[in-house]
Amino acid sequence: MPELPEVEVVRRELGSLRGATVVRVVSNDDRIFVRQDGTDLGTDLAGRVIRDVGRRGKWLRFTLDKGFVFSHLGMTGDWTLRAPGDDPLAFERLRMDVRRRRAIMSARYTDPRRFGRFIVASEDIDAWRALGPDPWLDGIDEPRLLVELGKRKRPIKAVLLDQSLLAGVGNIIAIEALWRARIDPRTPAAAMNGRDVRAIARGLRLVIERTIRYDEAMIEGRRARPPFRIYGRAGAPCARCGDTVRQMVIAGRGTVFCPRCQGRHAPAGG
DNA sequence: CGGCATGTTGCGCA
DNA sequence: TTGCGCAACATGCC
Repeated sequence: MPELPEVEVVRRELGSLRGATVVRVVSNDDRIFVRQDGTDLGTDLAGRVIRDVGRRGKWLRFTLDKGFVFSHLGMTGDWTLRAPGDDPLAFERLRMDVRRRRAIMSARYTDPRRFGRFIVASEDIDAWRALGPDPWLDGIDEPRLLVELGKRKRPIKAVLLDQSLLAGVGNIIAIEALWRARIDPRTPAAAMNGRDVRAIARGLRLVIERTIRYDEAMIEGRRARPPFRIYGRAGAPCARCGDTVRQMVIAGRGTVFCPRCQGRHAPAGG
């Protein structure tokens, strides 16, 4: 389930790989592992030391003693730590076995839909370099966001999904943040004013923070309040005003919103 | 069976 | 040239 919060939680789990040495990486799936410039899982990764596991937006980056590995989870990707001898998980597409002192671990990449990618590279890849600021790591520069939104005529919902604007915002986060900000998702981005940008930034921060907290609570078996207030509730009453939540397609993605309380800047007749 | 899904990219068109 | 909408990717689930 990967938007910024889920990828961040995965990154924290994989943090236990820091300092470990790669023993072997095996994949039976040439769609997940993209060969670039003749890279090879065996010769390029065996023996490498994992210095760090980082993230920007929805991308994970393993920093090795020599080179990098980039992992994108697509729509249904996930990493799970197991023991090397454990059976393959359902939909397991790739495994990376590592050793740290006496401890051995096996990181399993699962991905039913196989939209994810595992890329070995000697330097940062273009997709990583093209990412805009990460709202969780870098914070949100509201004056900059206001300027950038002013350049774009597309619906605000579509613009928020642009990874070069804010890295890591996905469909659910955009929906939830706009509901919090009480802004109609169809509104042209350029119509946003300083107050709108402040509300959007606050909504994004809140949704991201709560979703990370929720996902971690689930992993640890703790109870937590679900972070989503409107996503998945089309046809049901809005949690804030009680009006019926609507669903429509914006920028090719299903978009839910409340036509009554997300009325700011709503298009005429919409 | 039809429709929908937390993402990205490439193509055709204006 | 640029921006935009949309199909495609591959598979599961309701």
